[in-house]
Amino acid sequence: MQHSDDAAALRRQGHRLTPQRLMVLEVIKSGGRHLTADEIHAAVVAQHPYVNIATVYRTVQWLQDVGLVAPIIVAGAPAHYEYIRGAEHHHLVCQGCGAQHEIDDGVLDALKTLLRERYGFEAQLRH
Amino acid sequence: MQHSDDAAALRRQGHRLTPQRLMVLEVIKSGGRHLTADEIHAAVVAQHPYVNIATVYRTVQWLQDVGLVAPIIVAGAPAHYEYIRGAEHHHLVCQGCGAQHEIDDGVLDALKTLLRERYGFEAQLRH
DNA sequence: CTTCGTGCAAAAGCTTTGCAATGCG
DNA sequence: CGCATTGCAAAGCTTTTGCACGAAG
Repeated sequence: MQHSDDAAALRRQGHRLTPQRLMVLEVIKSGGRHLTADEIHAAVVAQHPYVNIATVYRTVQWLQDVGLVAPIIVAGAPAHYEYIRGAEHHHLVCQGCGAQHEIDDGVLDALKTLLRERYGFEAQLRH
Repeated sequence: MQHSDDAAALRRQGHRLTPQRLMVLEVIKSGGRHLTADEIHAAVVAQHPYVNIATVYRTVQWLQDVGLVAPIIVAGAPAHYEYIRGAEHHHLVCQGCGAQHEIDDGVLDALKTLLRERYGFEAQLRH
């Protein structure tokens, strides 16, 4: 079970594991899509009597710091968060309906190489 | 003078040209860098006694609608706006200091082609 | 036991909106 | 003159922060 793996790894690294942290992580992992802080909050509250929205924000920040979650920033929308399953990937976002489609990162390799050679930039393409 | 060209084209298209609109456009065009709504507001106020920040927001929205200006959205920062001089282009943003570097869009052509062939998406890469 | 995380409430920051007054075409 | 645009002020929405309490290791 991947959940416990993450938890075990975090504990080994000296992080404190609270029920709130575990629930937020669980919701992001099993959400099946990218959730906003508010959606994560709603999902967690549905199971657990109360978890504060501020805690959700602090927790997703922490999850980013430990490398388990990545934020997705698009114009005109609140931040969305996604669990990083090993490989990073990017999305195509339909400007009409907002639908998203994941793409294979191999597609971007050529671009990264070109940017490195031409501009000396090591591209950190994140979305 | 490109300024009057834009103005003439807009008038021809039936848009109303107010001093506020012209000043906002002028500031964005001559800014030499990408400005936030607040910076645009400050620059306009410096010349003209008073222009409201709400008007700046409404005007940059309008400039986007008429295709003269593009917004630049990056995580953790307010929106920046830039004048579109014919060709679109993209930027490399240093994650350390925030410095930006424009790149030739030809670099992205290969990517666009690949996305179109593989996923049937017509990429609208904007930043 | 000590330190870090949480809940609560308030504030901050950016952007949008309602409404009456103004001014462009 | 008629209608779009503006100024003003207030609200909206997401996100952050201070502080005292509570829980993890």
